[in-house]
Amino acid sequence: MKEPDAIKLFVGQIPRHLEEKDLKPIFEQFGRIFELTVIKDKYTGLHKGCAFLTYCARDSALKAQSALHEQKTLPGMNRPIQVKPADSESRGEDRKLFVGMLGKQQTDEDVRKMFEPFGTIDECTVLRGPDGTSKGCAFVKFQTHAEAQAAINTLHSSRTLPGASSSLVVKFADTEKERGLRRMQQVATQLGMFSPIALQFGAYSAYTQALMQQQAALVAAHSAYLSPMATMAAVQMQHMAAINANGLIATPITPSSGTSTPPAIAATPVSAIPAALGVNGYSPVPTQPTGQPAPDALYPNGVHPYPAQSPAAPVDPLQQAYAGMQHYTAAYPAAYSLVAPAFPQPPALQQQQQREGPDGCNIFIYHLPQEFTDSEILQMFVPFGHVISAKVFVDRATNQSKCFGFVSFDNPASAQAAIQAMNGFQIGMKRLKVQLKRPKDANRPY
DNA sequence: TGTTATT
Repeated sequence: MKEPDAIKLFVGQIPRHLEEKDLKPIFEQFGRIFELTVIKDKYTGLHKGCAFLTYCARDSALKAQSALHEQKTLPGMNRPIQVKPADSESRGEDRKLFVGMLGKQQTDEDVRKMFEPFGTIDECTVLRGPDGTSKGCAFVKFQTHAEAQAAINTLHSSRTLPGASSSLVVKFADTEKERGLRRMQQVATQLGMFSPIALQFGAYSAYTQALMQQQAALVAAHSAYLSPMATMAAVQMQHMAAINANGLIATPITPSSGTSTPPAIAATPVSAIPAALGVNGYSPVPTQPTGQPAPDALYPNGVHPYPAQSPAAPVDPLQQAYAGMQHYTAAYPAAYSLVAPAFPQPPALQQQQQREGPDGCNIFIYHLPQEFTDSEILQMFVPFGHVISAKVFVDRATNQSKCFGFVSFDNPASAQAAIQAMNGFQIGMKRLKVQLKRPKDANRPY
């Protein structure tokens, strides 16, 4: 009946006594009319002096627009008739592009040059933060949808700009509706929940907010009782026990002697352990970063007799790791049964934006097992203090961990404790490198 | 060594 690319027109400056039947003859000369509706007040039903008009053919609309818009004045009106695409039709959304993965230094002009070959540009703006720094993305509005589409076809993914982490993104900009959804999803993410609940309530209301907060609280409370130490216990256990073929930690620790003997470990399903630790290649025998066997090699089960806290200068990192963990293993032996009681730290956020803490509170962790995710490093470091943020870097293309990450605490002492305890901590063939995060402007120390 | 951003 009507062409898929038909245009809905807004017609303005119509005398209020003219109804559809009166208007039809005026517009029919440009083509067959699909729909013509005089706009009336929603409540009073009063004629508002304008109408929506859709022709069956797109071409008819274009003809009517060029012949009538601002060209004639209907009897009794003192301004010329308006005939143009309705706001609802386009408002520019279907010809406006979102451009991502720009370099931070690209200006409006740079972007404009890149898009000019595809058509006439109505506007072109690089998005900038309050301080004027580029957000690495821009909006480009063409005069037509076709021009915009052509730019997408040619430019999207076509190149990687200097300073960008991935190839150029060129797509139609979000509509207003999509922006609303996006906002809601962001709120939901911050509250650590999945989006469907938020989406069920189309409107963003106080009620929705309250509900989401309540849900978030439930999730947090639940997680506090849900074996938060499984991963950490597993990390420790790989220092202490071999994993046998049937998938159970079958080797109980026999206290050799001394003060730093961990509690015995009950048989524990390997499924509770991160995949990294359930495979071969994770030696329970620590080695020095130099590659020399550590003194611990004398104690193949990983338990060594000397005191956990030694004032002597060169201390085996593993021993320090033990020392760092001792405080909670002692307090929470039940961690080994993977049914830990409520955790002493404030409940960690389930999800968060990557966030830096204050100076001296952010640590960088390298040589993470490939399989470690945010939640594994969170659990690894939560014994040392309140973790604001725990983030493993993931390659966006492959979704693979880059084997490094960040943990932010809310105070420098926790960060120092974590570094002391975990730097050099051996997992499998690798030892963690744990340092304060390098400030942005610092030169590479190595 | 905090990554993809939506006027």
